[in-house]
Amino acid sequence: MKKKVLIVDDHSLVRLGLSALLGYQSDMEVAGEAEDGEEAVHMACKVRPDVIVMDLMMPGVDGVEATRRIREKLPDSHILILTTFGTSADVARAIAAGASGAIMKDTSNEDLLNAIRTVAEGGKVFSPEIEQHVKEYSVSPDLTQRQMEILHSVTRGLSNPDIAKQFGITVDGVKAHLNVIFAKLGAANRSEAIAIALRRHLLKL
Amino acid sequence: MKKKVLIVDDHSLVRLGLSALLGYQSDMEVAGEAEDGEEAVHMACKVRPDVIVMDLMMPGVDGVEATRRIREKLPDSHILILTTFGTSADVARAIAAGASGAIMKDTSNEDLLNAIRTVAEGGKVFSPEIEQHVKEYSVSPDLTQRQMEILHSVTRGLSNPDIAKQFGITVDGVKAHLNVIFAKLGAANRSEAIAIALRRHLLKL
DNA sequence: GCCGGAACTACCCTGTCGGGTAGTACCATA
DNA sequence: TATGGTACTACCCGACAGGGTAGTTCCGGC
Repeated sequence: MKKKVLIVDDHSLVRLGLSALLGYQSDMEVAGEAEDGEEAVHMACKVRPDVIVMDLMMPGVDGVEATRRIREKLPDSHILILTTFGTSADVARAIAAGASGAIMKDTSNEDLLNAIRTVAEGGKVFSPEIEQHVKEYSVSPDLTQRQMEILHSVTRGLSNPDIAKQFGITVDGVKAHLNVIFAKLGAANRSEAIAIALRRHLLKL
Repeated sequence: MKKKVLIVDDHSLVRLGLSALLGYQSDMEVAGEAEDGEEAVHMACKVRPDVIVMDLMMPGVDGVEATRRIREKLPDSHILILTTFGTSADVARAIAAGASGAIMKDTSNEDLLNAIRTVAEGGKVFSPEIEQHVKEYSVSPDLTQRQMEILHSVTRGLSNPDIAKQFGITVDGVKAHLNVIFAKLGAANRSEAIAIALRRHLLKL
């Protein structure tokens, strides 16, 4: 019996490529396609695929949220994340949300097929760079909501007095938060904090 | 006579998707595929395609440089840029390098085919968001090489004394550069300069 | 030969940043 | 009830950032 694969990607070209690739295989078939997270959840419940190949960056409900929702409704589902950026915090979040594997979009077709097969059988697959990044991420930041708000303002280029006004606290309050943020990020100053935050994709540009 | 299309993308899935899509068309055919800029230049010279569909983000020689080289060797070639990010400075640079059009990867297959046809016949095509961005970009930055070097160090979180040591100049020299950079970017301080530089994709993370 | 831009150097001055220390209030967990 | 984390406030201090002004060198264009 052929493995049923659900394809989730907002790029029609990638969906087409995956369909074509899977069409040549005797052991699997495309059970459906979705172009965003919401559609992905509906399709997953409807067709009950053996594997869901999921893109991360999508408009509306993204891959992380879709992974969370699908795993909630179908705890036995196997989700393989397909991403452009191995260093995105979203990859680690998708894995935390229950994805069984994550590989880069520039992986060869052969490796991609092997990854799908492995995940379909309940295994786990990760690209080397993703594995490396997830390790780093798992021992990293974990900022509180308030700290994220402050960090966000810092990345917008605001000064401490600006931020103090924005949140209705004193400059010393802002500085107290920043000291914690710098320590958690391992940054020496606000510029480095911005650099680290953006490189680790802790917040969006 | 069918239009010859050269596909340049480092993602095998996208190449496969494009091949499949073009395979259904009676008025065009895939003349070749390349997975990086260098291969693209060779292939372009060899097969003399009517259109080159080019990705921007590729390892090694990227789409901008490939576009420049191909236009240099084959001034009559038509290049259509296919990009994930419409806001990348690379898009504007590729157009400046001689690309005839630029569309987003999440464009529908139909629009993509129409874009290829238009470009093949010597026309120009731009996604609305790309057109918008290119306008903004064209009235923007234009930093000198030295200013880019300084800006790069700033985005790494270095202080002025650090940067001065790095380039073997005085702190006042660094500050003089920064004043020009801030003015060109419209930034009030280094944090905002980092934010603007990264949001406009003036340099890589 | 003059002019403008780029790449600096130097000095002054004010505001901001970041570190250190210390203390308060609140909340959850043990 | 104690302990620890989070969210602040307050004050001091030295370093750094950023603005203004001014001057030098070099280079390419008119």
